[in-house]
Amino acid sequence: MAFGRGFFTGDDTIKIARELLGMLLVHKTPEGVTGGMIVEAEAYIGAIDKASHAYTGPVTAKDGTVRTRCGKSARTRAMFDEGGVSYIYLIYGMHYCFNVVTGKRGEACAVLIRALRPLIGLDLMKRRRKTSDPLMLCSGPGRLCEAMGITKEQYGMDLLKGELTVSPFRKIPETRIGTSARINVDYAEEARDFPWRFFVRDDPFVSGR
DNA sequence: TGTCCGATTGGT
DNA sequence: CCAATCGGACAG
Repeated sequence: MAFGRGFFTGDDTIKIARELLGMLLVHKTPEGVTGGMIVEAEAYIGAIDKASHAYTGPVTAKDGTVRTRCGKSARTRAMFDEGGVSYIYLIYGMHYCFNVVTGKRGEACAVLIRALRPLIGLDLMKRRRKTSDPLMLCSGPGRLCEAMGITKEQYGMDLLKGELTVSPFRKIPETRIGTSARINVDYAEEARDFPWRFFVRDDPFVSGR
């Protein structure tokens, strides 16, 4: 499939998460340009996934209450948009996490980008992260946001054009893609074991456990 | 209004 | 192992 809006609005977020491996994330700011190749990502499927911030429970609750799935708060609103925009949130009051929204409007699917191989603007990344170790720049969802200057300022942005973009770069063969349960979702009941984390096998920039 | 806690990280 | 630090979710 040609790369474009249709890539992000596809109905299989698991497949999109796998295909995001090898793609390039680039952020242009007044300070400079940074970018890296995605090497680790996790899928979140709002309607059925207790680990998702967009999970609202059954559409019809036990008491007969009918829920609308159009965004439950200002924080998660972007996840309910059409695929191809950013969903960014603050975690533990100090780190931002960057997601690619996927699927159709209202589906509330997203892919958390957990690690990049840093390729563009290494000096700027090192300054922002206050380290010169390449392995400490973009290996972890909070780290990559700090290295690339991604904050809530970039919330809801179109990733096909503009200052923050995702685009094809390298094709990662299926045989090089590893799979596991997602990190730090132990609270999510049955969803804790969903094998929705994907990473490039043997890549040193994948975040540690 | 008050309390609880997280899709994390860095330092003991 | 544990603290940092803040806003969303929910109880009352």
